[in-house]
This record gives sequence, structure tokens and C-alpha cells, in this order.
Amino acid sequence: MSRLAFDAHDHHSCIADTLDAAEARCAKSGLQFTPVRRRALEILATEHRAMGAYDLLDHLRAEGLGSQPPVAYRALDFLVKHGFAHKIERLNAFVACCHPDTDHSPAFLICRHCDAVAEIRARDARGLLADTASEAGFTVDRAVIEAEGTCPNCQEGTEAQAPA
Amino acid sequence: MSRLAFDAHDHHSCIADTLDAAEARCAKSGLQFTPVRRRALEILATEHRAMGAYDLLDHLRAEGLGSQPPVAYRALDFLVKHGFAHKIERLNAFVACCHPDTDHSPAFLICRHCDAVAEIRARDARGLLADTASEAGFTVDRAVIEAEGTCPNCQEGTEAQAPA
DNA sequence: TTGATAGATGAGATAATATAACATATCAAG
DNA sequence: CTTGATATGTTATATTATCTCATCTATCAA
Repeated sequence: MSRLAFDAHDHHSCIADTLDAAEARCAKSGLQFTPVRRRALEILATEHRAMGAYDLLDHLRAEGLGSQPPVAYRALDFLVKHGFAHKIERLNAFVACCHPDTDHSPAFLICRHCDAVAEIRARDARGLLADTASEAGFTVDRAVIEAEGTCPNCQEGTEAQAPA
Repeated sequence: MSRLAFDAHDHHSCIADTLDAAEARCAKSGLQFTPVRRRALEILATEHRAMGAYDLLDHLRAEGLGSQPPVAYRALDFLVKHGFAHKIERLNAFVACCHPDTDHSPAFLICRHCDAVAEIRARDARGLLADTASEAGFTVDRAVIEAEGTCPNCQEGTEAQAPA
């Protein structure tokens, strides 16, 4: 559950876990985990990267689950609103949440070389930010924390690789 | 220089300082501070809020400084690249940098009520983030840190104001 | 002064991302 | 079963951003 997306892991069960957790929480909270929403989350989890809404739409369309942008955006809105997925503002793209059942304040590591996106916990950084903000009399509701750089896989002996 | 945009301040001199600093640094670094670029920065500094590229373009167009989107995007690219302005990813919008002559790692406070955007220093939060990232073997080049919430001006006795 | 080169601008087209609006369908509760 | 809320289908459009190619300008070396 605290795995980074960069690490090798049993992706099959990772997808299953994500879906199961979402299903369970929807049942518990009376949310409708409809076919489009379920499939959208499954696609995000399977791809395991940040996907644009139109990328997702392409997948959905190929399966007859809707063909117009609102279909994708509605599904994404639902997933994001309930914490099953996150929007990466820097990329205008979306990722499945890795640990949807825990209360968390996510931050993201975006690799410039391979485009992988890993979700990490950023409670401390978030706390510091909130402290700094409150000194200025500002109350933080939500924070976007996204770091761009080089992931461990792209660092191993690939120093030659041009940093974009 | 360390003023928050939320605070009352001498905005006239704040604009002048911003432009002077940019002018000086361009001269020093051999950058061309052309009329469009200068005026774009001046508009951003004057408006003192996050502006969309097309908002900026409207201003430029009204002054005969260009009428097509690339004009605005090119000017913004220049300003952002050299640290005279910043992009607010959350808003797909741009703000003039408040202290362009100091080496800084900015974070932003975005008020949901009045849309004001303040730039703050986030060295500590950034450091923590970099630490957390490096534990995962990730090297951070750049970080987007943007907090949304309520600014001091919108908090004073305006609790009734619906939080969007 | 000229020519070469890199950077900047002008202009038109189009790509990529996101939402509005409205009709229809489905679900859950009374 | 009907009512109200939620979800979906569909068309159109808004918003944000980039591509391309021609032209112009600044700089500098010969």
C-alpha cells in the first residue's frame, strides 16, 4: 500500500486492490459505482500513469462505454471527488489513487524522462505550508504539491539521458 | 519585497520595482526586453492577479501589440522562463513575480473567494518534499506548490461568504 | 558595408483540454 | 407506481495551447 509506482510490484493485485477498495467504499457510502466509473478507474489503474481525459475517453469509446468528452469528465469528476483518483495539475492528467482507503494528503513525483507518476505522502510538507500560510492569515483548504524530476529507474546509469 | 499580495501596499512603486528589476536583469544577461514582453509584464504586475493568456492577449490587442495567441504565449514563456512571472498550474494562469531579483522557490496562496494570488517562499516545504522524494530515489528539479483557501481579507467577519 | 546567423514577431490554422445545455434514462424511497 | 435525485447520451461550444511558415530585427564577424 505504501509502494511507490516506481517500484516493481504485483500490478495485477494492485489493480484488484484499488477496485475492491473503491467498490467497498462506494457500497459503504451509498455511492453508485457504475460501469463507466468502475471501468474508468480500472483503466487508470491498469495504465498506471497519468492519462489525459481524452486518452481515457479513447479507451472507453473502444469498449462502447461512451463516446463524448462529458462521459470521461464525469467519470473523472466522480473519481477525483471521492478520492479514487487524482488530477495532476501540471499535466492536466489523471492517475488512480494508490491507497484510496486511507485518509491522505497526496503529493506527486513526476518523472520527466519516462512520464511515470508516483504518489507519496506529504503530510509534513503540507503542514509546513499550512503553517507558513497561517502566518499570513491564510487558511489552506487544499494544496497541490507536484515535483518534477528524475525517477530512480531513469537515474541508474542514464546520466547521459538529456534532462529535456 | 517580502510583502504579500494580500497586504495593502504601494502598488504603483511595486509595479515600477518589478519592471526595473526585470529591465536590469535583462540588460545584465543580454536578454531582449522587447516592448511586448515589457508591456506583458507590466499588465500582469498592474492587474496583480492570476491572468489567463487570453486575458493578457485582450489587453495587448487593445494596444496594438499583437492579436494572435502566440504573441501572448511567447511573451509569457519568456517571462516565466526567466523568472519574471510564474504560471499557476491550478488556474492555467499567470502572475508577475513579486521579487524577481532574488533566487527563490515560490509557492502560491490562492484565495477561492476573491481570486487573489499571493506568492510566498516555501524553502522549508520544498526541502521536506525533496527529502521525501530522495528517500524514494527521486531527484526533484522543480516543484509546483499551490495552496487554495481563504485569504485574510476574505476571512474578516465574512464567514457567511459561501466557500464556492 | 555586407552577409550570416540567431532570436523575435506576424499571421493563419489547428490541436488539446474542458464545460454548457438539454433530453432521456435509471435508481431508491415513500 | 410515482416522485425526486442521480446518472447518462448527445450536440455544441468554450477555453487553453501549439504548430507552421514567412518576415523582420539585432548582432557580430569578415
